[in-house]
Amino acid sequence: MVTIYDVASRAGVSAATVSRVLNGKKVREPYGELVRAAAEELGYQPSRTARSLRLQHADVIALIIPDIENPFFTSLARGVQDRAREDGYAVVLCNTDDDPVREREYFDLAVAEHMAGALLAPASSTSDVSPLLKAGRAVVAIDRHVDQDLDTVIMDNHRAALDATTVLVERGFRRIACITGPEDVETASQRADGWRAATLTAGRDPAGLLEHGDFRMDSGREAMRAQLDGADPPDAVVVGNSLMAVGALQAMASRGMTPPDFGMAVFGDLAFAPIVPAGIVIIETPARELGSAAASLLLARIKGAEGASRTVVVETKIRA
Amino acid sequence: MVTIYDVASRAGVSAATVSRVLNGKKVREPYGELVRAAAEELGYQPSRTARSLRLQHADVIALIIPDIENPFFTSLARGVQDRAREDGYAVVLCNTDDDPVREREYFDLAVAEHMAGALLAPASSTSDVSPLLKAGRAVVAIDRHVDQDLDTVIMDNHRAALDATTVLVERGFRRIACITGPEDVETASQRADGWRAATLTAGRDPAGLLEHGDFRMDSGREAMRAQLDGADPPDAVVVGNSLMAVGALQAMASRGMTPPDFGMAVFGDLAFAPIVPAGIVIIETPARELGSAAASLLLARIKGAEGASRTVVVETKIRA
DNA sequence: CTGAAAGCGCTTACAG
DNA sequence: CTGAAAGCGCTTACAG
Repeated sequence: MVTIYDVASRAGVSAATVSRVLNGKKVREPYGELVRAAAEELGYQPSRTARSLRLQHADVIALIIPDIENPFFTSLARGVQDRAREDGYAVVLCNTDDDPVREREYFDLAVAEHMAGALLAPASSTSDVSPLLKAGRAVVAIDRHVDQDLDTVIMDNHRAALDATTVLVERGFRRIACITGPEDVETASQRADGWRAATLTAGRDPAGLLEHGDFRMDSGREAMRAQLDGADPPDAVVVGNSLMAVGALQAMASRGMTPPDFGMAVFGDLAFAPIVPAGIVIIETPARELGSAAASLLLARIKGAEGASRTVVVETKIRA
Repeated sequence: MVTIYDVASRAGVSAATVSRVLNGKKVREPYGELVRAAAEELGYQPSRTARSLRLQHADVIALIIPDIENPFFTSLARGVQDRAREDGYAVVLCNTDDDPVREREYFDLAVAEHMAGALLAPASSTSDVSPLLKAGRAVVAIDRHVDQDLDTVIMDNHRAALDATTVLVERGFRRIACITGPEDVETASQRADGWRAATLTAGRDPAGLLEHGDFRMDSGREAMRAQLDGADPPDAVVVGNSLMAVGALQAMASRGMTPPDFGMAVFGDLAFAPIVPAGIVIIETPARELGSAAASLLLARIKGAEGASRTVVVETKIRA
């Protein structure tokens, strides 16, 4: 491995001068030129490890997410990575499978690796990030709040669900059901609340039209089936994410129903669907923006931004 | 930050002894107990940065892929991560967007961070991994070969395409087209070759039935359109990945065709499709297995495995 | 077996 | 402005 001393002796200067040149501090010519030439010729790569140890701070951030195979989180990761790269930070992807134990292991890893900070899409609102906070690392919550005072980046789930439901009302649907996520998940209940508000505003009764799934495909199918087989079935549905929407469409299809005759609004797109029935209202979940906004907040904190925790709300768009 | 010296003084021993205990070397009791208790009480997390600098070796591997938003690569990443975690290695995800410049930057990063090795799904067969090799880092190629002597993990694209095509022949389809990836991509041409071999074995003429796309949705649609609008259109098609298959299905649908009447075989599943027409032959691409096999090879090399480069071929399965 | 000490490759306060 | 030296937190060859 070529070290800073190799460059120094080749350029005929001290290691301190090499360090200064390579970190953009002013030096007298021709030292700058000599150092740059020597570094180039030797193919010098400064050791980020040594640098991190010295500075007690690595240009690395952790992105801790529940499920790397969920397209929402991969887009989010994409947004984080692009933003981090701009500032020269590397991103370590940590997959928790919604397991609090694994989440905790990654907190410890982030500390042990001297990572500058962590972005957390929490497995649960009770996730305890104090190991990170105690070690002085910046933390930003994404998509959901945690029970601690943290910078947070979310979308306006209530508003989006309300608007999408209103579009269905305006299209003349009479009984609009809602399939959302687990009761104890913030984003799920916000979406249900938005749907309920729009329903009440339209003078309809939401009773019996709300289903809780688990954001996976099968639960969407089950929930839709339950609604369709009920005594007074709906003529439209608002679905809390795209995987459950896929399941719901399957349940509809097995009963010969399909949009646009049956109304539908969905959080997230159906990008990988070969055949998307027309007339589905898409609530675009801005996963990439969520990621890049969170990364921006985190990087600002890392660079020393002070002040109370902020919550950034990223815009959703309705494509109808 | 609590250091090894804090633990040492609390336990009344030297830092060397703490290090030995925590690294599983034998020490006389009650030192072991004292050290473990002190570490526990202080919530000691050894600095992986200091350790890496000292050992010239970090328990971190880079996973360098062209596109994190492609489900094939996310499944692969999942496989890598699970396998790496077993051995206590962290995975840094590096997204190249098929850009050789970014790929090269990540090679340098891997060296600068003292990473133990890299897993590379190469942007091109001309990717030059010598910066890694020169620095003594282990490298394994995934999905495609590179023009260097490297451990490689691939699937048997030729065999899989041949078998899938044969299933279509047995189902009575007469003119079976093939939509594969770019001509200069190894996996794409292997798939085309398998299709061609099966076609010839069945006594059919493959002329005019091969299309090259770019593994994205639009190119699948275009290619299918071109075939369907030709003078002598096919009655079946083998498609080189799932995104192009989605496009192909769209083109078929716009002409009122759909499986199972129109024959179809696809590399990769259609997991996110709400409505998958019946009778599609699925060639299961074992992305997770590819990832875990590659990680295993890499970890073995990191631990010092010697010998000539190996190529591991992961099994594909046909679901018909 | 245990401890004192050196050294991994950087950065920066300090002296000149 | 530049250089010598200390120190970040570990591990391990060496001496005892």
